Amino acid sequence: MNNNHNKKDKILEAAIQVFAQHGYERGTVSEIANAAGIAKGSFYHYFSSKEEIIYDLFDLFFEQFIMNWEQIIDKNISPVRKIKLLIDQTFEDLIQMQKEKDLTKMILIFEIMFLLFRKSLKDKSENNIEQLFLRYYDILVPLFKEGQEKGIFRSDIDPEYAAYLIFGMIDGFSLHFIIQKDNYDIKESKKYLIDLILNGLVNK
Amino acid sequence: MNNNHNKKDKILEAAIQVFAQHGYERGTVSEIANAAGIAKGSFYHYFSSKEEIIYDLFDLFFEQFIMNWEQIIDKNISPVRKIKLLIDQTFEDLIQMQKEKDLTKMILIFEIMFLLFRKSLKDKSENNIEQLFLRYYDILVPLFKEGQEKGIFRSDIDPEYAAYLIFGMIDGFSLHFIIQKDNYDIKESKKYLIDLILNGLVNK
Amino acid sequence: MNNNHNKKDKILEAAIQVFAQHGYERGTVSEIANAAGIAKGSFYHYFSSKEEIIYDLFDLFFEQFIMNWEQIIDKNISPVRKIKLLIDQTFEDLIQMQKEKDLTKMILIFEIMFLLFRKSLKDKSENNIEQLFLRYYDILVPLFKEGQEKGIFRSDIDPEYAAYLIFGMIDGFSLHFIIQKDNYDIKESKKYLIDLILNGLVNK
Amino acid sequence: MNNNHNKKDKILEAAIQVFAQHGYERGTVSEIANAAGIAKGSFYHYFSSKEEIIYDLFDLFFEQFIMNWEQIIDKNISPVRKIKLLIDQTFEDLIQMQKEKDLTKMILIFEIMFLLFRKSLKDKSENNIEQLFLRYYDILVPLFKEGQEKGIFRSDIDPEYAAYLIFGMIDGFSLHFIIQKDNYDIKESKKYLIDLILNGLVNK
DNA sequence: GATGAATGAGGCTTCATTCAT
DNA sequence: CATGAATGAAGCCTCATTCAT
Repeated sequence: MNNNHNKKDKILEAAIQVFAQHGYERGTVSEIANAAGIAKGSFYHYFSSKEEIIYDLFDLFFEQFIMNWEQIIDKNISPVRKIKLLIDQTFEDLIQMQKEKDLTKMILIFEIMFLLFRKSLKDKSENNIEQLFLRYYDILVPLFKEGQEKGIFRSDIDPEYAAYLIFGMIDGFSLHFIIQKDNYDIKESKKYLIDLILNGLVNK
Repeated sequence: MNNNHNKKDKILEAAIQVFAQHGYERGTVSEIANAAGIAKGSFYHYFSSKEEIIYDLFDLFFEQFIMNWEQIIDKNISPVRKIKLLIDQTFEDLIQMQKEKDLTKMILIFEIMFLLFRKSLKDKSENNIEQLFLRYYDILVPLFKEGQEKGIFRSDIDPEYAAYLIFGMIDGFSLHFIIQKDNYDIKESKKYLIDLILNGLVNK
Repeated sequence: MNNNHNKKDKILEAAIQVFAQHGYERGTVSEIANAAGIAKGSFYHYFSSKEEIIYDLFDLFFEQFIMNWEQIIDKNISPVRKIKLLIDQTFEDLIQMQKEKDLTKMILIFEIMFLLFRKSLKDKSENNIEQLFLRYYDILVPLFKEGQEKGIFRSDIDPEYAAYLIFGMIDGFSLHFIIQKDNYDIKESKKYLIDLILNGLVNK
Repeated sequence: MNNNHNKKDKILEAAIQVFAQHGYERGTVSEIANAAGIAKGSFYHYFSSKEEIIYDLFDLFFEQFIMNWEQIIDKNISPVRKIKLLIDQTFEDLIQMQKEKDLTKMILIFEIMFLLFRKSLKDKSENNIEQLFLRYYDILVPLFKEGQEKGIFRSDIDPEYAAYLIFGMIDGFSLHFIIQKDNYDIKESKKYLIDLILNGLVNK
């Protein structure tokens, strides 16, 4: 049973390698099985189809990310400090992925996101992305409200929109960070991102 | 030749429809030819391969976007006003795409971006995405410098990083806007994005 | 051993269900094992291969049918009465199968027949079908001869051919009966079949 | 276009050979393509799937058979003579198939019949077999009625049942004839079948 | 005996691309 | 230029069978 779990993880690991390198469509079950050290047919003992694997990958990736955020939010620190930590954590995750492998893995994460999103549009099936985002908003909305109540954050911004924008800007910028990772310094990028989100461009 | 050009455009148009619906890998040359009203074989009179088409699509999409930004930058208005207009324009483009077709087309744009990016990593070939981003920075760096010189923008931010971050946040947020487009109001989203980028979250 | 036997019967029972529904080729060992409540691997403790099972099924089906006929033939009644009873019995068997399950089981019987017949042609191996038919003829030839000797049946028909034809018409008609079972009444069908075989179409 | 038709026929011809030898499930598209002298992929220019081919085969086989019957029925001859000719024709068809190839082809015909029948049961889709049988009844019912009106055939048999039984016995016996073809003489078989259907077993 | 994970051959199908007409 | 039949490599998946536990 434990072994069983290990094997499934091994396949997922292999799938990440393969999909990261070639993309989901171009990555083949054969190659995954090969990378996982199993026979092609054995793949189907653990996943009912090639497609199914992306759902597991989705969970694998994002569950970790969001858990990291959720842990931060429970801490007893100021809202501003929390935002700093959330962004810190985001960069930590990015850097972590960089170490393990190359950029392609990060791209895979976005590819999976689009894959699932397109699928949900087509089948009008459950939209995993939207569900995921909601969990992020559930973190950010209370955080922003708390900041407003304490007079730290501006009160002229709707908390729902604030959460939507903050998460959008952080997550969205991550994408550019990945693409540009060799051209800009990580620490500087992070420092400026925090600063901009908190204080904006304009001179006061 | 004019006819020739028209036909090529027709194929590109068809390719957008097809790829938007099924994604690049799943969209077939047959289907594109069909949608373009030509024979499958004729496709290869205009494009040497299926892959080639994505380069044309890349240009088709982004050339328009960046041209719109470049026009704004030449105007004789204040830097803050320019940033507002740039964001305005971005949302205008998003809305425009929404009208023409559905979200899938926007996703296609991101898909193409990743496709080319992964390709450049693999082949160590020319990175079209990086090239594109540079053009955006060429717009934003002078803009920010101008604002700093006039004392409008904060002087404690490196202009290169400012450009990188501003573009990252705007473009990155667009992605979230697309995914969430039914849940948030366009005008509000735009207003808050401008406000946040200029003034940040913190109460002054 | 008794237990052993029970398990084997259970598997055969399960195989009938599975093959009846999907046909022999499409029915899988997995599904059979599942339906029999055993593990896939256990199947091979009782049958050396998937193919072997059809020999057992063949016996299972036809042994019953022919035994029923053989019992009739030993009775001390007139040849005409015997023919009536044979046809009665045939319909009884058909009805019985109908009750147990649906038509698909009857089709399975024919499928097995063809499977074995084709196999015997290919391998020039023992032709189980021919062997089976011979047993039927062994019943019918003496029966018809007896009728001829008693002056009941026409003497201008070769007994070998008579047996061949009678069995062919009864068994062959069964097939049409199965296919048409919803469109014609069982009792009427049986009554007319007996009548036609005995008296023919022509007005005397 | 003519060429097109030839090619499709060639594939059908090849499919018959292959399916006759191995059965439908065991016969592969590869082998068919091979036998037809085309590439595997080309098969799918003419048939959208392996399954589709059996519908064409069904038509190919039975259309010929029933047309032969329909031609007989239009002749201006006595009902008894017509029945003789119908049975003659049936044997002619059987013999014809025997000549072209071996028995396996005839078995294929029955296999297709069962395939389609099982399919219709499963999907509750159109029952091609039932449709086909109706066409046979449309021939036999009027024929039998005509015989009754002329006082040739017995009037105590319902024409619907007569048609059902006559066709069932003729067609059903064919199956036994195929299986037994080496053990019994064709002419004798045919002669006795006609005689039995017309006059029955009983001595008058 | 019982299990079910593992295997790998092989099947059906797709599709980018070519080429003769 | 236009066509679409032809190709064949390659992909996903199935499944009978084996074997270590």
